[in-house]
Amino acid sequence: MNTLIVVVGPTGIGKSKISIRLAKHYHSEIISADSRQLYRELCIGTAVPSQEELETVPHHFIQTKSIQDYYNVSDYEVEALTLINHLFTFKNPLVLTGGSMLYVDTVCKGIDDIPTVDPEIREEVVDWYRNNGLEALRERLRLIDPEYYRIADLNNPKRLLHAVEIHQMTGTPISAFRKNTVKERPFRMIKIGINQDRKILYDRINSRVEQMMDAGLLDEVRSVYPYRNLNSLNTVGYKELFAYFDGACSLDEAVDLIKRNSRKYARKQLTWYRRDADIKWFEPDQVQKIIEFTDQILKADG
RNA sequence: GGGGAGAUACCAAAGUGGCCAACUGGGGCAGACUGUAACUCUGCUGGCGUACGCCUUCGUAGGUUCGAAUCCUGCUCUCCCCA
Repeated sequence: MNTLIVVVGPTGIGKSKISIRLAKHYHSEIISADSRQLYRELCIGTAVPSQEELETVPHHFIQTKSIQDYYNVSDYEVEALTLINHLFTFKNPLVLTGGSMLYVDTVCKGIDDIPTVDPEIREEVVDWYRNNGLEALRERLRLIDPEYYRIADLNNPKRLLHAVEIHQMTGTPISAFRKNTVKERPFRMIKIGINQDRKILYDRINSRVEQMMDAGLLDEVRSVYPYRNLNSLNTVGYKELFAYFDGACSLDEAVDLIKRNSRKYARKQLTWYRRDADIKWFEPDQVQKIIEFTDQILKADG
């Protein structure tokens, strides 16, 4: 039976190392589910695996796009599934790992088919929102899509904007596209969660930020500073240093902020994964146990 | 040594007699999440309790008052200016 081993956990916990161990053990390959390691211009700040690590095991979806490319979860779903199904023709199991919760989930459960919004439409709607405000945006949504209005997070402009954009572009309310069903996948999944004591995790995150700085993060961020408004650069590790380049804060303050925002991100990831009952949790140093666990399941089908 | 300012919850910072368990921001904790998701948004944050509520807080010890974080006095500490 084709099996996808899914490794999740908070940033800085050591998913990459464990995934590489697993992939080596099974002579397999790694599919990355990371919305920022996707960009070739970003490396240090997104903690892309080292050149050496990348050479040990084939990796996919690492630094294959440009920060200037438009890319979204749905694109990823299509590309990742195509690749996974292809790889399964000669390798099994495969390892999926990454910190982007929605990316992982989209491989595991799928995402509804909703059209991609044209940039012009997006700009038009965003402008309208800037001029009219949140209250007006809500009202506009209520009129065009009362069904979505009922369940929407009315304080969240981004979500409301998207719903309005979809209607503006297609003439169809977003609720008509939302099926919210879990797609069947032609392979089995084993979900492995990595976590450890919060205090230790925070220490690891903090020191990893220091290491990134030592590795030249400042120069990396400087090199993409001209593109700072791109969404792909609305990213922890970059936005804080942009603020430093702007003169809005000191370098020390920016680095502290990176640490703090990384910790917040880790917490958010844990919140997301906590509700997934299919995940079997381990500590970062339990690679042996993880392998025993996956071996046991894989051998069960003989 | 003289003069001035101040001590508020984890931090910063409002409050200057009752509407104060105490604004707000940060941090922390918890949660939501269907299209650029490392995004965006929400709740809680003195203790106990599901809750009406009860108990203990605003440097410290007293005092005034029906009532004090807020007024008065002593003490401790911090900061600034002049010597």
